[in-house]
Amino acid sequence: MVWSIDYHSGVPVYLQVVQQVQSAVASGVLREGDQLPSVRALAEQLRVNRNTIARAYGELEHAGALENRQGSGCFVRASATPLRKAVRTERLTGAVDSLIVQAHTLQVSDDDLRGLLDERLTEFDARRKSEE
Amino acid sequence: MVWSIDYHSGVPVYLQVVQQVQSAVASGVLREGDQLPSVRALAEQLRVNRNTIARAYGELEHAGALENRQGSGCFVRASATPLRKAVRTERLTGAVDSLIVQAHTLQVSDDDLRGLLDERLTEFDARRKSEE
DNA sequence: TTGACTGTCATATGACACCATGACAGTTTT
DNA sequence: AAAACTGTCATGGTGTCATATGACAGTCAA
Repeated sequence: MVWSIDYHSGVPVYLQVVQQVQSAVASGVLREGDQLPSVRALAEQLRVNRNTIARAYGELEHAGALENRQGSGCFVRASATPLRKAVRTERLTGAVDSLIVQAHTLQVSDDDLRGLLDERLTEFDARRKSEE
Repeated sequence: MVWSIDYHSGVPVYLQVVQQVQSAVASGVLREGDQLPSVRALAEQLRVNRNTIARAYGELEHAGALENRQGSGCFVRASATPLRKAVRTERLTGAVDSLIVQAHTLQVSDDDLRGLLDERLTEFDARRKSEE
């Protein structure tokens, strides 16, 4: 798995780690049972403090994506959202609306936005397949 | 225009104001030449400090969405992005990818995501039309 | 011109998020 | 048992966000 942190993006480092793990799970790079780099190892690799990584892993455990075992390591859990579909869709709606606003701000047309989503979905799908 | 600030969302107030202005412009509630509430008036209405609103308006002016004239007020500018289409699309791509990851994390299927985007785009379009 | 409105800037202060240092606790291997 | 690994917690520094306040500068109407 490839990690990359942008220290000047304004996005907290621990959040970038969280998002990259989620992204890796979404694209099939990480699968159920996989072990993540140890807190110290990843911290050293990214030149970041151990606690920053520990916090990221902690958030992911809280969200149900990871299982952290003291002494053993951190492992990807089987994803099983306890939320009803209506709730999940509602949460996505906010993100979709933000995207639409951003598209309009950048003066990208609705059709181009639809096309871009299709394109990226296909890209993700291809990556998932190639990981099998 | 309706304003609503969530003080417990963790999102900085000034950013919420920025996003709501962008959203209002995107949905046609605000149009070129429209005057926004004065810094002091909006600050009082939202029970927020003047500087917080001033910062939001300042960011929006820096982004090219507003023109702030000392003594007169703050006005919506004609949107004209100086960026090439390729650059704009590239910026959107990051947001689209985040959305895809979030959809996967929430276990929403690709088709449902496409449908949701269509639904929200239609909703925005209807709102734009009704503002004319 | 005067007064009331606009936006802007500088400063100080408090709360909180982020991140780093060091110590601690559990597990696995030797 | 000892060593080397794992994750975790308490503490303190630093920066951002928001507040409060005061002062200044430009615009417009009475």
